[in-house]
Amino acid sequence: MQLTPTGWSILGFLALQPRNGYAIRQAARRSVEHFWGVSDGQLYPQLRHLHELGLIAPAGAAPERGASTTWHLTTAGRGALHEWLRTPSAATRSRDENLVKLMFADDLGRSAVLDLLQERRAAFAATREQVAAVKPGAQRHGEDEALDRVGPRLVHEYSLSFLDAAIGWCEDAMAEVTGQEGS
Amino acid sequence: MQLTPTGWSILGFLALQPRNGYAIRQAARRSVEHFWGVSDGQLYPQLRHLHELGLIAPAGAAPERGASTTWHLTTAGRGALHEWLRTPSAATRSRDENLVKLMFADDLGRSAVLDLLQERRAAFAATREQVAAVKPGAQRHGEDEALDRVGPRLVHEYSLSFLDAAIGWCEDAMAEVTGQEGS
DNA sequence: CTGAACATGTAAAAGGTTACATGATTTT
DNA sequence: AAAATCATGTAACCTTTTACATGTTCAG
Repeated sequence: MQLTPTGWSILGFLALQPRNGYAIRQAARRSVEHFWGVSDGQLYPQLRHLHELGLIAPAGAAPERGASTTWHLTTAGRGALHEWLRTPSAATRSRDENLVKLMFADDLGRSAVLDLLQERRAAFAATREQVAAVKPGAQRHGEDEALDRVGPRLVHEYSLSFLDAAIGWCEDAMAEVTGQEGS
Repeated sequence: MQLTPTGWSILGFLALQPRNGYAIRQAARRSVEHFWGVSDGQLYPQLRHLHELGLIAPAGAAPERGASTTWHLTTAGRGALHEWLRTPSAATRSRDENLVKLMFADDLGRSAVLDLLQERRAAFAATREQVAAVKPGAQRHGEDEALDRVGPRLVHEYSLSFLDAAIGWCEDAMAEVTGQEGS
C-alpha cells in the first residue's frame, strides 16, 4: 500500500477519531502544521482517493455532494496505517528562506545580518506563542481515548523545544554579531 | 525580479565565488542541504534561466554543450541578490515524516513509540556528525573573502544547535515514555 | 437578514524529485 | 586502460500550492 505522506497523515487523523474534511484541516492546523502542512487543494481529492482504496468510509450511506461527510477508518485502513507506522521514515527536510539569506547577507554589512536575525527571532517567537496556546490531544471534550495518547503530547513538546532552541540561537547569534565590531 | 528561492540560493553561491554547476551542488551539500536542498534536475535549467535574465554570465565567451562552464554574477545579478536579501522571508517549513508517525503511534503500544524515537535519535545523531565534520566557509584554500564571512558560520552553528536540541528532546522523550509504564 | 464560520470541491500552474543519458577528465 | 569522479543535461512524474467557485448553517 503506497500513499503520499499527506495521505497517511489524513488517515492518521481519522484514526484518532472520525470527522469530516474540515475538521481534519483544523486538527492539522493545531498540531502538525509546522512539520507537515496539509493544503486545501489536496484534502478532498485525497479523501476520495482513500475511499476508493477502501481505507476509509463515509458515515452515512453515500457521500452527497456539498453535504458534510464524516469519514472513519475501515479495518483495512487501520491495518495499512499500522503497517506504515513501522516503515522507515524519509529524512527530515526543511525549507528555510531566512537561513539561506543569512548565508549570503555579509555583503550588505552587519546591520543586514542583524535584521535577518531579528526577523527570524520575531517569527519564531510568534509561532511559539501560537503553539503554546494549543493543548495537545484535546480535540474532543470529556474523557476520550485521545486524551491519554502520548503521541500528540510528545509532538507538541517537540515543537516547543525546537522553537526555544531556535529563539535561543537567534539571541546568541545577535549577541555575537553585535559584540565583534570588526570588519 | 522574481525567482524561486532555489534560484536565489544558486545566485547566492555564485555571489560567494564563481564556479560551475557541479561545484554549486557540492557547496549546497556542504552547507544548505538540510534547510534548502538543491536537486540535480533543477540546477542546470536554473543556471540557463539566470543567464537569460542577465543575472549571471559564463566565464568564457559562449557556454559549450558538455563542457565545464564557470559562472559568475553580473552587476545586475548582485543587485538583484541584494534586493532579495532585504525582502521578508516565507515562514520556515519542515516535512518530517517521523514526527507524523509519532503522532499516531500510540495504537501500536509504547514499544512502537520508543522505536520511532530511537529511529529519530539515530538519524539526527548521524546528521550531526556529518555536519560537525564540515568547516563552514572553507570553500577555497588560502586566504579568501569567504573566510571572514559570518553568514556561513552562523548557519553552521544553527544546524548544530538545532540538531543538539532535537537529540536532547529524543532522549527526554524516551526517558519519559520508558518511565511511566502505565497504559 | 446579514455576516461569519462551516463545508466541499475544481483547475491550472508551479515546483521539485527521480531516473536516465552522456561524455570529459583525472587517478590508479 | 579501467575506474572513479567530474560535469552537464533531459524528461517524466509526482506533489503541492494557489486561486477560484459554491453552497450551508448558525449567531447576532
